Amino acid sequence: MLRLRHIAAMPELPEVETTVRGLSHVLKGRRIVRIEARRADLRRSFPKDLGQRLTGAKVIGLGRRAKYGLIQTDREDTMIFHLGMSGSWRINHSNLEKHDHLLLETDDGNRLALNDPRRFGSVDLVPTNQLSEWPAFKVMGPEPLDITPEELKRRLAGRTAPIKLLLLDQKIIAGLGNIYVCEALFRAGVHPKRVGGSLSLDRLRRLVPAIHDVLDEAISAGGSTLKDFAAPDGELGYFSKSFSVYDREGQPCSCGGVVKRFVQGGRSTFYCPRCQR
DNA sequence: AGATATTCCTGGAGGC
DNA sequence: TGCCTCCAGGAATATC
Repeated sequence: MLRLRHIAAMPELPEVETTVRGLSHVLKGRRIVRIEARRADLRRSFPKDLGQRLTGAKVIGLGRRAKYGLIQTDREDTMIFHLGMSGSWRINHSNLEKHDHLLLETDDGNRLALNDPRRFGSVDLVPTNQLSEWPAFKVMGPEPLDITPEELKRRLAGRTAPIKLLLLDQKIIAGLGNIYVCEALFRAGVHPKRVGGSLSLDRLRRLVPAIHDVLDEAISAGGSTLKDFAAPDGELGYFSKSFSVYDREGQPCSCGGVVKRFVQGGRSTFYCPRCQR
């Protein structure tokens, strides 16, 4: 069955990285003069005292851990945001939109809105010196851009689940989502159903660079959209990127074969049966 | 402990 | 055209 769908780029690691770089231009070194939560929660409640803990604080640095963005202040706290599957930061919006849930204003007059129609995102405040103890971070595996084939081999050892699902497990490797797992497996020629613990070091020496490459290329594509970061109604983190297999069911692979789709762990896997073994 | 299923949420697409 | 159902996704939680 051929399915034609509108492709909306999901905020995965490259989109979060692009967002953080864009936010850095308007937030770093600036003081937050106003913050307004326009509802009480996204996936979970906003911190109750968000306003009093952030109003007047100066942003001293921005960062990323896996798919979480980090906004570090000169006070005790770092704000941690997750974009879920539909979140974005809008800059200097001319009008408030229905799903602008959190508003920030800086001392130099830039206005930011966290927009998230499906509300799968989150916002938390955590003391900076306790970030590594924050529950999600505490159990997280290494960054995909840092991991070595040897370390991935250790982390997959003994695991019988398919490699596709293990690469989505943030405890093993933290920051990959469905799109880039499909793309990396394709690029490395690895079949998504392969038992994770059975992958040889040689195969992981192809897979890890493939992971690095698909992420680096997407980050570069995103970076090229950041030229005018403070333009009115700028929306950070979304850019067009073409994929080799993701969302291409029934379409030709570059090898001449046809891209297939099946469901693993309740979500779509796209792959080329000729290229991936 | 590991594997698997379910839940959250909205908007867009397709069926009738 | 309009109503209905399905589907996309990450992470927390539940169940075996």
